[in-house]
Amino acid sequence: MPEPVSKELVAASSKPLVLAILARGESYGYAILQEVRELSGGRLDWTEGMLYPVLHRLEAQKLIQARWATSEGGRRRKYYRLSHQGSRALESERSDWEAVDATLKAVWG
Amino acid sequence: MPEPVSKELVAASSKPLVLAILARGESYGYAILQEVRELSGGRLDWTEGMLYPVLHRLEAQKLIQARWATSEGGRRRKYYRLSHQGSRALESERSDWEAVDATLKAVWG
DNA sequence: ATTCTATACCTAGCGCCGCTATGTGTCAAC
DNA sequence: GTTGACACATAGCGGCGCTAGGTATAGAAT
Repeated sequence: MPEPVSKELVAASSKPLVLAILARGESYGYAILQEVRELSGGRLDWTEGMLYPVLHRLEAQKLIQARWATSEGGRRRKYYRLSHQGSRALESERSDWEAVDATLKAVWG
Repeated sequence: MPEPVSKELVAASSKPLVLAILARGESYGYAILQEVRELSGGRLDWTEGMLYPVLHRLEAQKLIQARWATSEGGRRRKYYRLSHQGSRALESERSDWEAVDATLKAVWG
């Protein structure tokens, strides 16, 4: 069942999904990949090559902030958390998504 | 209120929306632009420079078929209709959209 | 007559962004 | 000591919306 979702949909959902996940609390790249896979029931299976640039971009836009930390296991991880701007951006993204979703559902009947 | 929706969302929704509109019956470019604007309550305001390439692409993918006709007013219009493949593609797009929508709503709580 | 508006189609060039492929390094298990 | 999971990163490619422009007709307004 893991039929991949179209590239455009991945592009459209990556920003709101990452922001929404970080709104639930700090996380890091590798964990976000797993969270997305679990939350979607395997329907969304992002690649690392797609996610890391997204995180860097969101950081450059000041929507998220990063800090390096080392886990008990001794692994280096880059933890991200939502900024104030990020919270506002999340609401905006959500509003946009719902507008498009409502339109699609209106046509689907 | 016509705050524009992000470029990525436009990209993600253009294919399913056009297919869904044509599933309701034949239409043409200029009319589709208006239908999208009305169906979205003005939230979606596509440009011609975005829609026509979409139509050409969908036609190249054999998801829609075109025919030229002249209206009573004497205007040349290119009418598009959904192909069998287009119907299938629409269902696939819809399934994808709903998978992402469900994921987003799961995170939004 | 002429100008304006709405209608109706089209495309070139730009920039953004996911994807593929690849690279680096650590830790735990076998 | 090799494999697999973990964890981060980037270069090059292709796809696609956007901007900005172009062409053309019909009807209304001036």
